Amino acid sequence: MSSSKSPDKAADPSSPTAIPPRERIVSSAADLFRKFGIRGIGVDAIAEAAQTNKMTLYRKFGSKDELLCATLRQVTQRAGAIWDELERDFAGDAAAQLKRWVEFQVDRLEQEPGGCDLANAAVELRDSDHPAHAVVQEFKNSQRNRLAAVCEAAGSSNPELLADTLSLLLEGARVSVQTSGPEGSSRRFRESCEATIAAFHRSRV
Amino acid sequence: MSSSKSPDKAADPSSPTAIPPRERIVSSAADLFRKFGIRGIGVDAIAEAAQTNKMTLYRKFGSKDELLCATLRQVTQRAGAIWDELERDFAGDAAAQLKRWVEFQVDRLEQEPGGCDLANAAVELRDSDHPAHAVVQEFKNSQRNRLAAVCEAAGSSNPELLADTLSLLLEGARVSVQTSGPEGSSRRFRESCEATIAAFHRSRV
DNA sequence: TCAGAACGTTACCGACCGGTCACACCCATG
DNA sequence: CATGGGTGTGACCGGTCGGTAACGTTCTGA
Repeated sequence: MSSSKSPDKAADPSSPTAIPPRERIVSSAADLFRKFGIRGIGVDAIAEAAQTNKMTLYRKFGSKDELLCATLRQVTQRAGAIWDELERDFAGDAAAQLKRWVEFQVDRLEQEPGGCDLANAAVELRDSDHPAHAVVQEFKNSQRNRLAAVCEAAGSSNPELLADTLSLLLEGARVSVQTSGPEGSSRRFRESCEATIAAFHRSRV
Repeated sequence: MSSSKSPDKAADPSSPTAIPPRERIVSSAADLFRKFGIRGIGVDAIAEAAQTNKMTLYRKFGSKDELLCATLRQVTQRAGAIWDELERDFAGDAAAQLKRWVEFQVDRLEQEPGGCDLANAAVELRDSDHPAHAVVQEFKNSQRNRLAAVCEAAGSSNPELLADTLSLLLEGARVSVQTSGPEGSSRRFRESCEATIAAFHRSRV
């Protein structure tokens, strides 16, 4: 995540030139897609929110679909950073990593009531040929495998099944947030995760 | 394009008491919303698929939103019928009901790769003020409570937590179907459910 | 027989969409 | 100064959308 090129320009945070247009567009697009849905927001509004215009947007990204993929890829990078953080803060202690993973996701549930941008995009774009679907599928797969690795390192019986279960719980919680609000969902997710982890820790299921 | 004027009026080989337009519209709308998304299909196409026209559609339903709510309500009725079936086929045997519930949902995962229409609608309509949201929330709540009743009758330790966990697993599986395909998702859901039910049956979690 | 409801057909409206074009602008480098 | 790339501006295109108006048709039932 190297962002600063240290230009000798004015570092005024309010100045639109502080951040290059491309990043502003991706950032604004992610924001508006999240708020209104992919089909619910137009490229004009995205460009305006990024303090630029439609022409520049189309010069950076050939189409709205391409812009969408770029925003999703950015989301995957941000979300994927958790594993590095886990390894950094709890190196070697996989059980602690698993516990922290749950808490991290609980925080996300409470702070991001819009659910998972990737999953939401997949739901909204029913056409499975859409290029965004590949981004989503690859991400979900990698997240599950990373989780399975942690589960295995934590000495769980049947780490694959535990990872599957926790993945489903998370996926379910992130959509429940959108149907039933974040209040109960995060609590239920946490309690379900703790019970599940305990069960897989105790028995030979 | 339009070779109309053909008097195919009474040439319908189906029953004389044909399905009334309203039901046809709701049925077609549910189908097309499922296939293309709510924002991905127009009322014209819905009317045509229902073998009627837009004017009739708007006379039966005042707006697209109203039509959407009607289709969602129909989905809730259909999906809610499972509880009657469960009680009919396994009266008194709550453990068997729970097992059958899992298998029923597994079948749905495999046969309906589009996920849950209600949840999908909630995801697509980010505006939580939309009338459809109320329909979705009420349905999800009732489903969870019904499941909790079965869990309690099955003698589970902590039936509330078990119901929450199974609900999250189902919700997660029905979105995973859309991100990773139905092959692995249904199997993972079943195995996770079985392990979870077993854990709640065996211990005092 | 005739009224009236239900349904079909066509055309239309205003709004918005994704995407393109031509052109002016700013600013760094030579 | 010249030049050329990155950027801003506004007009424009073809298409689709949700929704409505006006009128014609078919069926029913008293």
